[in-house]
Amino acid sequence: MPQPRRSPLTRERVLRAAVRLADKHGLDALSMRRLAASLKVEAMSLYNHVTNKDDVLDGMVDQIVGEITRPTPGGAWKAEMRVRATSARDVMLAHPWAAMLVVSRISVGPNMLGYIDATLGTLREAGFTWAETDRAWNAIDCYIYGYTLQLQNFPIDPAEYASAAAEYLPMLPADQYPYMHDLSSRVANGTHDGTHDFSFGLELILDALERMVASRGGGSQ
Amino acid sequence: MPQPRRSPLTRERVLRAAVRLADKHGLDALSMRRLAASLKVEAMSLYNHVTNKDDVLDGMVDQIVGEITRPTPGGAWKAEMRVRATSARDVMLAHPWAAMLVVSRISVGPNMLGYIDATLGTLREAGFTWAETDRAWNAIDCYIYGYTLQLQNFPIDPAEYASAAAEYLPMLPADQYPYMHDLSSRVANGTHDGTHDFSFGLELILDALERMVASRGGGSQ
DNA sequence: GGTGAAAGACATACAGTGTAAGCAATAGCT
DNA sequence: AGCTATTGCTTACACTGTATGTCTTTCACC
Repeated sequence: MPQPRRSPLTRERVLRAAVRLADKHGLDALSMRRLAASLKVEAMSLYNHVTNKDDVLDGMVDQIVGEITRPTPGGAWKAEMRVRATSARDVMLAHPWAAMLVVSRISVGPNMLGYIDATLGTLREAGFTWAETDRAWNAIDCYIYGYTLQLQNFPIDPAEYASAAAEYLPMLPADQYPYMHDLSSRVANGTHDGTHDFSFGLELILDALERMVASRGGGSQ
Repeated sequence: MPQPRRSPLTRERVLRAAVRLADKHGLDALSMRRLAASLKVEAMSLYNHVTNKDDVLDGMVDQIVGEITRPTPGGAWKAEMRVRATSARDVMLAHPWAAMLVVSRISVGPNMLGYIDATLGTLREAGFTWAETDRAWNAIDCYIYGYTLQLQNFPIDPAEYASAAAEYLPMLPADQYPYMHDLSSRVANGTHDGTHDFSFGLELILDALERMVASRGGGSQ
């Protein structure tokens, strides 16, 4: 009598379930017991496939890093960087728990390593020295993670910036916080939309980097 | 008989103790019970002075934000921004738990509001439009937080980069991760120090912003 | 087909978490 | 002096990650 065997528990299945659970109910809701329950299993059974909860978190990070489109070394570096940065942001916005995990632990999964290698390679092949490549990579990543975290943790939906600004305006007296008061007024009355678009800072950095290689390329050497 | 009255519990004292405890033993060690114990009091007594643990965390953030030196509107904006960015980084490195908290919650304490107001004002008075001011502020902050978080969570001390790179090199085969392999080799043999200095990315952004105002200042208007 | 071994799922238990509810003692004010 | 509000303490609950030990199922080999 072939009872309906449910597919066996594997590390892959556990990690996918963890990502799904965190996507749906938030990282706080991801406990070993709940994760096990979502797989119709007891909590301790998970420990046959992952070493502990940190291992789960690491695996989750590497899994979603796999969703980021990698740049291709040798290509047009600026466009490549734009694509990979935007993709990284999109992926982390799609998995709101991800950015926090990425910055709060170091991940050395295969996806992460490949992602970093492609990024370094793209910059290096574009003519940056190794020191510049290392720092440029870091600067761009800092911006990506910083931007994503700030956007995600801002509790107001962009569609409600105007009404929220109007609501909070009384808490920002003009004599005490003149500039915030001014800015909030403009957001409230629609003069300024208050959005922080990703490309502003990204292009700032990319343009500055471009000038860096260009100045050397046009120089004596 | 005047028994040695210990100073009364106040919100201020609780928050200061929380900061001290987190500084010394890490944010994970900050439980309500331990926090209470450090004040020679029981856990539930704290709830007469703070509403819950989140309130404690918010208070801690605002307290250390008070340590950041604010820029002064009307001053030389680039230098002012450099000082405030560097100061913010220093403060957050001195309180390793702070960056994570700052980005994972929105804080509306008086110190935070004043800090933001000063930053916005400095940019605005420098000739940036409100839209530019808002986005420039955001871009710089993204970099500050991103940089601090990445630096803090990197598990290797800069003094040990070379030896660590040598150790991990076998895990980065040249055929699979050519660029990481190359970079790690250079760090291992001392050709490249592997440090990500804060000013690199910061000056990238500040220079780009400067070009933004300069181009308008030198234009028709 | 029978047998030994390994793997995986489970049950129990422990120390720790945030905090709700109720009680006791103190302090300040009239 | 007596009332009231504040503050601290005790107990309790639901929940966390995971160490430990046991039981069942599966698989390789003769």
